[in-house]
Amino acid sequence: MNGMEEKSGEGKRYCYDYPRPSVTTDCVIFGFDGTRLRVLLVERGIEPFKGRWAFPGGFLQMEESAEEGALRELQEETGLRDAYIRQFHAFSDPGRDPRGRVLTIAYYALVKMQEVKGGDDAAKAEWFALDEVPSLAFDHDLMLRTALKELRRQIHFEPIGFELLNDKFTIKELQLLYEAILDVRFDRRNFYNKLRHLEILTPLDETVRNSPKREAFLFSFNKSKYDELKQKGFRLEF
Amino acid sequence: MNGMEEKSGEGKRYCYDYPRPSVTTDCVIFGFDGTRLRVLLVERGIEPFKGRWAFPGGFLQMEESAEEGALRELQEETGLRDAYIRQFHAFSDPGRDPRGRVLTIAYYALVKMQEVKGGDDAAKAEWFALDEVPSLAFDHDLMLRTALKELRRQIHFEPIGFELLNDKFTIKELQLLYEAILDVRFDRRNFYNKLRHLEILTPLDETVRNSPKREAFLFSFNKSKYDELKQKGFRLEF
DNA sequence: TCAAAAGTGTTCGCTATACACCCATGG
DNA sequence: CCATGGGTGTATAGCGAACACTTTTGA
Repeated sequence: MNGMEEKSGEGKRYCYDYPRPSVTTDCVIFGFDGTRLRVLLVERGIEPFKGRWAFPGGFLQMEESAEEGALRELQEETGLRDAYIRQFHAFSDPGRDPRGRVLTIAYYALVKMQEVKGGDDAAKAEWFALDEVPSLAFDHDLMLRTALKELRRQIHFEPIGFELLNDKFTIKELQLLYEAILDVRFDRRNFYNKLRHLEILTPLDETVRNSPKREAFLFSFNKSKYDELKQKGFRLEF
Repeated sequence: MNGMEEKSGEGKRYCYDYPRPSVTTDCVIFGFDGTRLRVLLVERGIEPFKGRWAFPGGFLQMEESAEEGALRELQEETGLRDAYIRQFHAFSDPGRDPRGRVLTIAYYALVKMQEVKGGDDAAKAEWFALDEVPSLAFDHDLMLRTALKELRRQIHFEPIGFELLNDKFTIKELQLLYEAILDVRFDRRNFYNKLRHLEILTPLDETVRNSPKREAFLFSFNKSKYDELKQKGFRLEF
């Protein structure tokens, strides 16, 4: 190896023996509106792709890891400090950015939409339902497809869906969430029975009336119970 | 964004407005020796970590994608041109390389050990069984754990195990492979019945004698049949 | 009193598991 | 003829899919 970082004189420039790509972290932020899965997009204010929508992102700082960079981006955009994030792919095609060689380490985040405040960034940000996402800047269309594929994969192994719901939720809401993520339909009664008899949901003595009809019990996710079951080889399947 | 690549005078140096990390691709190459899963390691000839073992890897060229870089590394090391590879993680901790900021996009490869020839590289390379891998250079211990986790995850979704076997194999060999990867034991007869009645294996009119006792039928993986079943929602589970 | 949504229980069929049994071969 | 490994069939338990039924509430 070679090419230690080195400042050379003229105007704060960083010089190396071999060319290096720029590195950014982008963040596909997923939320759930009660019925549909949504992603947070920002409208680009500058060229290239000015006026087009893209996932929030920015350059990796030299003293931070990619994960720290993604968390920083997430916080700037949503105000959230401790959401679930997961690295899912590094995009490295030489032609993916018209300005030159830019490599992007992409994360997806799962957030509770209700907790998201407008970010620090002045940039216009908006939640888009999955089937309403316009054609995106750079290779972000591919990025979205890849993120979604990885989210669906991951949700077979870990109960990360709860990251998208409030702490208290009804089983119906949980069903709608899983249906939205996996794009399937479940039998309402089978889903209810299955989840109710699993021991990973703590029944609360509270109810809500989401519909104008009968009120529904609230539950919370029992993470410690889940971890305990997981230790014994249990796996939550859908 | 900013910092287009730019050559400035003095001795072929590449200068940018902001610092950039070096980027490498490393390749965790898995093989199967008939009983155990193995990884191909190379002994480092230079500092840092001189004399320690590490996964093969090298700098990303400016005109290639990370995947192309990983395939190039794989070919230099094994002579193989078209093995299965999959990107599984980008390692980006600022302190992971003592020489400076180095970011690594890591792939794992599944190869048929029999087809591997000594690589172009003069570097000493050797296959290590998983439980005999020594303490590795850089953060490659973590890299191995992560690769193995991703391999186990992926094998639940795709029948990639066949990449590690010869084109013709016995069901016993397939069982040993899955037992080695997932670190579980299956009932010999149930495994045989399950795979035999699935339609993804083509029975050949050939036998081999792996043990000194009875000879066993050979099978080949029927990928097109698998793809067809997959289309209908079928999933190979273990 | 009817429609809609929440909650409960039952039936049926498939499949994973356990395991008995037979076949082929070398010593 | 016995030990070892390959190949085949069967019984059982458990679970998921389908679905009947009850309860609660607003209109």
